[in-house]
Amino acid sequence: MGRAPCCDKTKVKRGPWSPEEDSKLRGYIEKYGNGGNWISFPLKAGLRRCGKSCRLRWLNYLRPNIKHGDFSEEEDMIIFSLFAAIGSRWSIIAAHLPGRTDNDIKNYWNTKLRKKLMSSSSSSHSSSAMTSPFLNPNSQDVKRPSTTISPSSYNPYFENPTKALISNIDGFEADNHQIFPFVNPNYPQDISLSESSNNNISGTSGFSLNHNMCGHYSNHNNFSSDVSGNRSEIIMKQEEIMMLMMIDNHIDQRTKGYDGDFTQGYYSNYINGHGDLKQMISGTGTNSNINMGGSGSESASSSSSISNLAENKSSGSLLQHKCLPYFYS
DNA sequence: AACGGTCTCAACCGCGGATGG
DNA sequence: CCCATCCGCGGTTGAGACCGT
Repeated sequence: MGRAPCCDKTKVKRGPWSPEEDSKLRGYIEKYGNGGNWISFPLKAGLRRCGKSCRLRWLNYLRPNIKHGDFSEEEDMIIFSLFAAIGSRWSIIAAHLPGRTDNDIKNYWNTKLRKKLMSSSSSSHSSSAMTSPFLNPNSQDVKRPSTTISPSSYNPYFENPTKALISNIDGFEADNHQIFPFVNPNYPQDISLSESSNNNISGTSGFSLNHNMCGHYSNHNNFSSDVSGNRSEIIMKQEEIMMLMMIDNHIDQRTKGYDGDFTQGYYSNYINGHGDLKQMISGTGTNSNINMGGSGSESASSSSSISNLAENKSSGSLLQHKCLPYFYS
């Protein structure tokens, strides 16, 4: 048995709102508010509409200070970086873009930004069609943690908006100091703004990777060896990093517990010349160095496909800490 | 001008979580 | 605790706009 409908669909009007209905809705709310109850609102306001429809119309269209029209490049960048950090939590993203609604941002992402990112990422690889797991319709079962995250607790953008620019994606200009807020919001304690040079991997152009805040990364042999010397081989394009962060975030959702080894494995493969994101996603090719979590004797090499990794929810070694490295240039 | 394909975005749907009795 | 109700969210839909032929 399904859930009871919120109203009798046969007795309410549906579809686009007329100017008269808008005026009624706006007028009533400006005078009385919604009375704390949207379900009974239509009756009081004299509207033949479902309460949920009234709420949606108000929040997404009629509410004061709603911004309509094109998104600015700065807004694009904010959306990019927040999506990379927290995924499709549109309401949280919207909270950081004054005047924009979650619905607006969701539509904008689905129709414009996603394509922008895809074209940017695929152009950086020899493979023509880049596939990302977070675009997979089968990923609808992903459930988000319900915790409310204070934006300033995980995203340095809010301390200095100019730091959050994402460069080199479809012509975005790089600032001298950019901070990529690609961090796992569930683990703000892993974040540090330290610029300690000991554990930085410096690219000769573009960015450096600070993983100092994440012991898991710095303890890994492959990774450490690069930290101590062979730096030139780990340079990755920023859009590739961004894609990785998104994948990392996606797997984290799927497994509800994942310690960041996928990204690390990808780095290892990248260093070894096997780093092809498309292969990592499909599980083909030579990239076999994916550790399913844990450390020492608990480690077990496994299939490298993202889907396998994502579905491996039974691994006892999943999850000590989840963390994403911090990127800045 | 007519047509068909694609894109956009307002609106809908159903679910999970919060809340209160 | 349990249950009913409501809210808010994210995914999806479909009408109309737009565009290319």
